[in-house]
Amino acid sequence: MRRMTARPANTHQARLLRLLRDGGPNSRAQLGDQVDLSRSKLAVEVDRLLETGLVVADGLAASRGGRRSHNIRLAPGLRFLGVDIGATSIDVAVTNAELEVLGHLNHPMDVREGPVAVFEQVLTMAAKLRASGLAEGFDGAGIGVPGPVRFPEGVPVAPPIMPGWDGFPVREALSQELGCPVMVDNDVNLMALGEQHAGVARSVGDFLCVKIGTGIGCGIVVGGEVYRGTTGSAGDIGHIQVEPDGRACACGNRGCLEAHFSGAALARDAEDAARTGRSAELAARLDGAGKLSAIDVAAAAAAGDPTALDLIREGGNRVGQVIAGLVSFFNPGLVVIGGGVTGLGHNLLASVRTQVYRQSLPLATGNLPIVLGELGPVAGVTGAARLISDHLFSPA
Amino acid sequence: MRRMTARPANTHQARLLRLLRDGGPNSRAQLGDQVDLSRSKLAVEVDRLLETGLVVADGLAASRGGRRSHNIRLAPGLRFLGVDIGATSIDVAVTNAELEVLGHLNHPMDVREGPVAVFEQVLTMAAKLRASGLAEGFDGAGIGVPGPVRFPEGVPVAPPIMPGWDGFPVREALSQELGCPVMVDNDVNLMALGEQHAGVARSVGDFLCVKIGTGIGCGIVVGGEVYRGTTGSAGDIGHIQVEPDGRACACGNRGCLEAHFSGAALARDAEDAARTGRSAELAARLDGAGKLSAIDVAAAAAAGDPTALDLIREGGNRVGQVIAGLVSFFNPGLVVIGGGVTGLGHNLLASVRTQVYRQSLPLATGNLPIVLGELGPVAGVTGAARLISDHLFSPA
DNA sequence: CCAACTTTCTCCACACTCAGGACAAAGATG
DNA sequence: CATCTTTGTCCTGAGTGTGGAGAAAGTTGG
Repeated sequence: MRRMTARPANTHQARLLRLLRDGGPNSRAQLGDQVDLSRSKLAVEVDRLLETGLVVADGLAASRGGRRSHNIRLAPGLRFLGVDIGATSIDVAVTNAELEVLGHLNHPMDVREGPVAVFEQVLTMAAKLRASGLAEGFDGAGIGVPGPVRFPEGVPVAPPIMPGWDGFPVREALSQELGCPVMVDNDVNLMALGEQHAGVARSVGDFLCVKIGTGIGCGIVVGGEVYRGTTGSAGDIGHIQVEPDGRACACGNRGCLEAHFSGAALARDAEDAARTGRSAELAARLDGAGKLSAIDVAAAAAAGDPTALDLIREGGNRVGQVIAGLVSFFNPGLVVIGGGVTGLGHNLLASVRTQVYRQSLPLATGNLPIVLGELGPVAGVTGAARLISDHLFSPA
Repeated sequence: MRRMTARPANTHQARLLRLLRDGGPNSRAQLGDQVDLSRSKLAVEVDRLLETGLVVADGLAASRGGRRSHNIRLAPGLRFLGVDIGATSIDVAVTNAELEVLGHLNHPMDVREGPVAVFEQVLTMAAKLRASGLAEGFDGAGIGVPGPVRFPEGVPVAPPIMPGWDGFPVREALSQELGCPVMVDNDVNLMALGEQHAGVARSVGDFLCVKIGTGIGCGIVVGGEVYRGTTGSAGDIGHIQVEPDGRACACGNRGCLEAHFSGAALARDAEDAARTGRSAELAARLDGAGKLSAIDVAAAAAAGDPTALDLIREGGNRVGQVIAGLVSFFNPGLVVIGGGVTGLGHNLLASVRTQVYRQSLPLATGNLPIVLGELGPVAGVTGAARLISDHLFSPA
């Protein structure tokens, strides 16, 4: 199949493509109602899009009391690849033009193995998805990496947890391998985009998306757009100091949020509690290598283990304290909490909420929902697909 | 004189008005180079603006090697009123259309005297400026109040330090009295706008403007636009907790930044040091009522008083700690520090910088200037004029 | 089965926008 | 004084977009 070559020629066309992406197939008449254009002008633009092959007319819709309308939809063969590289695993998914996930693979892998090894794995997974018949090729790909990115160039910069990636031309390299346009972003920003597109943050203009996985980061959305900061490191809240002379952090400082609570810190604390005999529940869950994960802590808490509950509560207080500050500063309309620790669920959420509602000003918290993300591992890959589709569905 | 009645009819006209405002008088040819429009189209739009009276052609400019150009400038009679209501004083200024301050008055007054009394004073000051011949009337006014504002309506909401103002229709009332359009915003946002227009933040897209006066607030500028948050309380950093069980704050919580450092807290600490005999320098500066101000502390520090220096240093550390967190989160291109405490100058700046550069990530601080505002009390009124002119210089 | 009404879509005439070139005006230069 | 440069105006032609007329295709009720 010939891949997507054309791009919208003007903002009207871009607008139409996004409407079709977000609202599904539609008739010319209904599109006309949404884009404040005359029927005639709209017909012209739709015809031009039909000529480019970006959209197709397939069949007639049911009548709504008059002549039946032609269904206009995005080309059904369009495929986007969404890649989410986490600290300890890789997610890859294929979507159609409406960004619905058609297939999704996950593979545990440490980013610290470096860009070359990770890329090989990503390409293998992409090939597997293609082989399964879900795609004959990709029209675009979005990829998230767990660290700051110089966005225009698509290159990671000074990533603390991913040595070896600094300056690696992710966009360039992946584009070469896949033969399609690629956009690169921070994994946290993509999670925010995903939740905005298909999750809890639909129709919210300004919100924060806190991702607690191996580390902690925060996606910032302002007026519906991801805010990336001057050097692309906005949202890097893992190294905010929460304890003047606290624990040593990998970044070289002491008392960073991430050192006190995160997937990694929680696992370490739980292992410690298990070995020192403070929790039989946790001890029973130690694996062969003497390791625990956030999931084990969640299970122990569900079984009523007070030590596990304490760990979660204390962690929630730490994050909540930081989020309370951010809420005062940013005054968001919504706070989403996601990442690996969502398994800790409402125990975590409860302590976060307590801190925020107690510490931040009533005006900022009065109507502020604090909720868990609803897309789980799909958020990142959906956000990645959204990133590239936003890029391709804008005037060239 | 007839006041400004017309508004730009389209974005081109709005663009031209702003160019003339920010770049001063200009020829048609030079304007054409700046707004990607053909000479003919530009001539048409300029002619239409001339017809409305918003701009005038006055005289010929010097030749640049060919035919001399006609100078196009904003109507010289346009006048904006900028009002900055602080916690303890009121600033009022008149500007021309280029936002140059033509006259500026200051009057000490406590906002807690309520909106009616404050308004009376503002109107008196405006009348005095008018009587001095600087303006025959006002084409628009901007006003800043020390608390959150529901921006579209121009109404203060739940202002902690200004009881009695909650819900008072500031925009409506002032517009009625002055007979011209009015826009209302938080005083901190206006300071940010002022520094962006004519101060240290020119040509910076994303920056923070921390105002330390009686309280502490922070103006947030994203992509050149002030970010106000979902309910208009964005930037309210005075009540971020900096000490788990710290001092009691007026807001009802404990350990708020504002309770530990701000103009008010610093004065209290200084008075305490003076009375308990810890600082002779400060004791010597006590006024009849046993009061001190930030200026006294600055003077004592300049005289080498170690207690005063300690107070400044400790305060700077507190604010620096919070700013460090905000820098990690927001990744600004510039941090401006202003407000009443700028008199503390480089002693304060030094401790803020130390905290930020030590605690925030290198990627965020690498190229980050932290500077004092350069406009002083003019920042707020300039920002106020800018606010209303931005409003009036946009398509109706 | 037919008349009346709806909804969808196409076609066409007209207005408006805007670019670019020709040209006039006004000055500099040698 | 001839030539060049810069500025500003006028005009034509291409393209953009609106709104109305009307054809196409359906529903509804008698």
